[in-house]
Parts: sequence; structure tokens; C-alpha cells
Amino acid sequence: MSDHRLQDALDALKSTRVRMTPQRHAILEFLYESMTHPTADDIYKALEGRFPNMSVATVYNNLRVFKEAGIVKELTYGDASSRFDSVTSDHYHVICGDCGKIVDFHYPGLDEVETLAEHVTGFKVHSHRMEIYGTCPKCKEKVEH
Amino acid sequence: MSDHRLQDALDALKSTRVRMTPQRHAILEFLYESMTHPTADDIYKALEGRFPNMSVATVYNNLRVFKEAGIVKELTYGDASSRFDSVTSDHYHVICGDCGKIVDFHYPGLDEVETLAEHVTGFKVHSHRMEIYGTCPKCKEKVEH
DNA sequence: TTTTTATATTATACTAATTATAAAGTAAGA
DNA sequence: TCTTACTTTATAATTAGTATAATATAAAAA
Repeated sequence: MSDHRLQDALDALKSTRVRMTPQRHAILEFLYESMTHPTADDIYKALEGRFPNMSVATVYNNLRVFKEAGIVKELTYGDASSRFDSVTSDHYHVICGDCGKIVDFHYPGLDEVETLAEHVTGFKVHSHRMEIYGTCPKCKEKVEH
Repeated sequence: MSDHRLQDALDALKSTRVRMTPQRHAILEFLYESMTHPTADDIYKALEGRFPNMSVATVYNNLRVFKEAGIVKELTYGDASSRFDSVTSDHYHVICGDCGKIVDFHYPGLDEVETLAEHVTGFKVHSHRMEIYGTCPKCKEKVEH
């Protein structure tokens, strides 16, 4: 299933002018198999066993390439590291303020918000971002003890 | 009107253990009068005439204090500088990807999204963030010429 | 298959936002 | 007014991410 999504992503890249390299394949594979929305550094650490000479810059460069190709999404968090997500059908994220855990949350896209914003502001709207903040079940328990 | 909101904020601070200083007053005043969602550096530059010895750290420290007191909100943008907003009634932001302009966008709070997320994920939800991305009218024009 | 060449990777240095630290200053309660 | 805990300042440190230039390599052409 996730194999299939990875293959789709690889095909999408092939249709652009983006070359496939072992590093790129490994980064994509890790991202598509991971359910954890990793940071660039997470990816770097996860792959340094297989690619002892890989540079962090390579991870950042390739994540940017993937973003431009539309197969990876960046989630930014101020001073903290960005997290990366494979692009899938519409879902949002619920984030734990205590432990940083990110959980996918399926919800119909808020298209009407985009349309309304266009009318009210005169902008040409192309996307939106929504995130929900709270405390995950595990961290809730901890507070109680 | 904005005088009134500023006064409310000052009152809110008085009820906590937060001391009032000239720097703090000036930062708050600037933030409440500004319609531009300034960065910490914007604030620093705007006030350095009146406070030639003020340190950037003071701006950051106090913005954090205000955030903790719940009268100021931070909008984070990955590697780029955060922007700060006085906390007001529910509104969202429409952001121009070309020039960075931020426009307020009034919309009924998405309370039902929060409720649903609580049920589905088991989180205790306390807030959410939504932003709309696009191109502002001015930048749209530029592209056409 | 070999050659070619544009693109990718690496190592390193750099930038910019933000935070930490410690000394000096000051708001506000006793 | 005195005192003290909190603030400010100046400076250094930290950290995410980007730029650069030399080396390596994927993939198209011969």
C-alpha cells in the first residue's frame, strides 16, 4: 500500500527532470514508510548507517526538490525544525504541545474557506494550512499522576 | 478603540506578577497600534529611536512574557522570523507568498473541527491554527506586466 | 558500451533567528 | 526610603537552514 504510494512518487519524479540517486531513493522511502512526520535531522540520522558520508545539506536539498515536485510537504514551526510529510489525500494534523507527537486527522478540505477568503480579500488563493493543538492521551495521563 | 484594547492588556498584566517597564509599555503599544503583524526585529527597529540602549533580547523576552500572559500571539514561519499579533476576537490570516503581506480574515471559529478532533484522536484540544496562502492583488498585477 | 555533460553530493563555511548568561539597573512592596 | 526580586543590557552561544566550490555520478548521446 505504502509501496504503491512510493512507486507513484518515483514515477512522478521520473516525469520531471529530477535524477534518481541512492540518497534520494532512501530519503523518499523513509518518508513514505514513516508515520512520524520526521525532521530533516531525523531523516539524516536514520540514513547515516547506510550512507556514512551523506551530508545534511543533501537531505535539505532533496526535500526541497521533492517539495517543488509536489510529492512532499513541509510543516514549519518557528524556530523549531520543520517536519516533512508525504503528500496524500487531504488530512490535517493534531499536535501534542507536551511531547510533540503528530497525529493525522482526516477531515473534508475547507474549500469554502478558501473561496470566501478570495472574495473578501481579493487574493488569488492556492492553499491553506490548519493544525490543531492539544495534549495527547499519554501526556494527559502523566499530568494526572 | 485600540487604546481600549491596550488598556485591557495592561490591566491583564497587572493582575499577574508581571512588572510594567517603559520598554514593555512601548512594545505593547506598538503591537496594539500596528496593523502589520510585525517581527521581533520590526519592533526593535521601531523603538530604537526612543530606547537607544534597548537589546533585541528584551524584545524577545517580553514577547514571550506577553504570550504566556495570553495577550500576544506568535505566528511561526519555519526558518523565517516569527510575526506577532495582539490577541483579539477570532480571525485568521491570509498571507501573500510573494511579498509576505498578511491580511486579517474574519471567519467564524472552527469549533466543530476541534470537537471532532478530540473525539477521533483522544487528545484534549485547546486551540487551532489556520492560514490561507495565495497572491495579493498587488503582486497579481505585477505578474501580468 | 563508452563517452559526455549536466546535475548531485560532499565538506565546509556562513547566515540569521533566537536563547543563555551574568552583571548592572530598576519597579514596587515593606 | 530601603530592599529585593525581577528586568534590562551586552555579549556569547546555539541551531536550523543555505551557499559555495570541488568531486562524483546518473542518464542521454555517440
